Amino acid sequence: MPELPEVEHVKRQLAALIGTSARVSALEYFRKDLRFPLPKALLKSLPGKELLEIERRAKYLLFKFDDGWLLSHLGMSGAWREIKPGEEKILHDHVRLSFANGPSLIFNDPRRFGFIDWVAENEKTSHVRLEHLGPEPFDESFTPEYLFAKLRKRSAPIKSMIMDQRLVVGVGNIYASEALFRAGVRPSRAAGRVTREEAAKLITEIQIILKAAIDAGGSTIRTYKSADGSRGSFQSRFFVYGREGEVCLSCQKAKISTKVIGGRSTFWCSRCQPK
DNA sequence: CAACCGCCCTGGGAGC
DNA sequence: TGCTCCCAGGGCGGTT
Repeated sequence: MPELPEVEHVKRQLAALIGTSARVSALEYFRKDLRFPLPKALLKSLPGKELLEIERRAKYLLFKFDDGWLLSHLGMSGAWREIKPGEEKILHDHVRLSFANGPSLIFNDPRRFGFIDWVAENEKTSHVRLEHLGPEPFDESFTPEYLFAKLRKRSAPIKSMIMDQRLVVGVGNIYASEALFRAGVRPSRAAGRVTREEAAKLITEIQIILKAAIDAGGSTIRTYKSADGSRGSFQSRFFVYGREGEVCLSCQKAKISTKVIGGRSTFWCSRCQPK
């Protein structure tokens, strides 16, 4: 489900929902086996702490407290939503985070690929989930020189490379296909055969599409919903994702192709995206 | 190290 | 209407 735009959208909605100076009144687990075990100590240590801010790093939500961060990954099907007093829990509600002077939030995740962890104050860059992450796509360090150097001499498909969170974070399966389409590079091309100019174009297109998707509230393919239960709309603006067999919206000639690359469905136009 | 593959889990949709 | 099969936006861990 969620790539960077969806996580960023959820972050903004949660921040607006909770406001400032909210103090945790309770953290409850309804099951302890999400993808990774939930830190049991949090049940006692989190209540009483004041939420200072909600941040996003890569596809992680980070609830900032004065001595660390509650880290939340949505996996493929995870969602945070507000639960009103007296409202019944529903299937796959796994965690509840309540604020004394604010709302109660529920983490729901049918597939349980999501997880929650604690990042201590001094672990922001060394925590096991964060230490290998590459630059944010909007960071000034994500330059054509950086990308081109990383791609050089690599035989893996360019699509697999830009989805590798060590290279750049936040680009998942959907936006990888879309960004490569806009950049005019076929997803199957060996990374080392991407030119310097194409690398520069790819950065631009990754940034453009992620920004546009954030503004549209993300993309909803199947189940993704943001914190207020609404669905994203960016899926209506895909050029290639899920359009197998349809005439290309750009050249109006070739039909959109698909195949599995790196275990993920991949879409491209054979005319607009040279090998 | 790089590349690849299987796997975690559940639900929705397609096809019969 | 109901069954079975296939697929899904992420990331880890093992193997070659």
